[in-house]
Amino acid sequence: MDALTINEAAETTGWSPRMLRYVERVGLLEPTRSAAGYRLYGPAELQRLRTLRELLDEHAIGLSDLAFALRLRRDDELRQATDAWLESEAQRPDDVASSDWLRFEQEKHEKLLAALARRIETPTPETV
Amino acid sequence: MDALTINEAAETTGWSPRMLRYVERVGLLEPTRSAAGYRLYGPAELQRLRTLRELLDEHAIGLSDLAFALRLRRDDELRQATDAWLESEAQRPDDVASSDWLRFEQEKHEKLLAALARRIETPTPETV
DNA sequence: CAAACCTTGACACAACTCTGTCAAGGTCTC
DNA sequence: GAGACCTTGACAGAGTTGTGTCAAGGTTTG
Repeated sequence: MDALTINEAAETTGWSPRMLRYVERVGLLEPTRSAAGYRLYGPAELQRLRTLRELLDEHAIGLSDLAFALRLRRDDELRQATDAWLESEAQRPDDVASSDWLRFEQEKHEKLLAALARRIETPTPETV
Repeated sequence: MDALTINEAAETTGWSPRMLRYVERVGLLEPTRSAAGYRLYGPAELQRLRTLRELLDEHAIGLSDLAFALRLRRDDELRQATDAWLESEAQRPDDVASSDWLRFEQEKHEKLLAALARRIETPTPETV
């Protein structure tokens, strides 16, 4: 059977074992378990993990954001409530361009990019 | 004209002035401004602010969660990417009931409820 | 023009997110 | 049965969110 254990999965996806457990904890990806309780990552899981990293990096979002998106699609009432609230906004979109929250978002991106840069500078020890 | 300044708005909505500025900063509600730059909250804004508090309290979510939901509906590419990722999950829903992320969510709720309780115990100074 | 507002910016602090690391104890394989 | 894995749980530390508070300086209005 072609399923990897946590360290192997970490190896091929770029996540650390620690983070794989964390990703599971926040409910984003739950690997199957062996009889003895070992986590087993199949090809589909591995692919999803790689995609996950891209998704987070490219849009500068966090696991908790995605966890919330997941919650939105599982909890109907929550989704309706948030949708209703967001829809009630009557902001002229012209305003948005020059407004404050844009600066806020920009700063956030800059910080995340900086963090990313740091991650790249420090060249992962790899399998030395 | 029936628009309140920030302190008045704070008074009738239960938010602090500080938080009204913060809510604005994260992009959730942007009041109009007077010629001199004073924030002006109209009836619609006031109502949205009250609804906002309910929404957050009842579902134990944060402003940042809502900010993300807003981002999802403004950024098409982001929404498609997250939707795609979330849809690719093939988890039997039966598993969910006993799984780990549920405990995680529960703890989060408990903590938020505890915080809420504290907020109630400490009876708002009000206009003493 | 003084009192009572408002604005932005900064410091501060608790709680949460994201990561790493280490400990105590099962599992697997030779 | 020893070495290399795995599991959960805990401590730890940097960065973000959510709040309060205070300072320096405009605005409004009696």
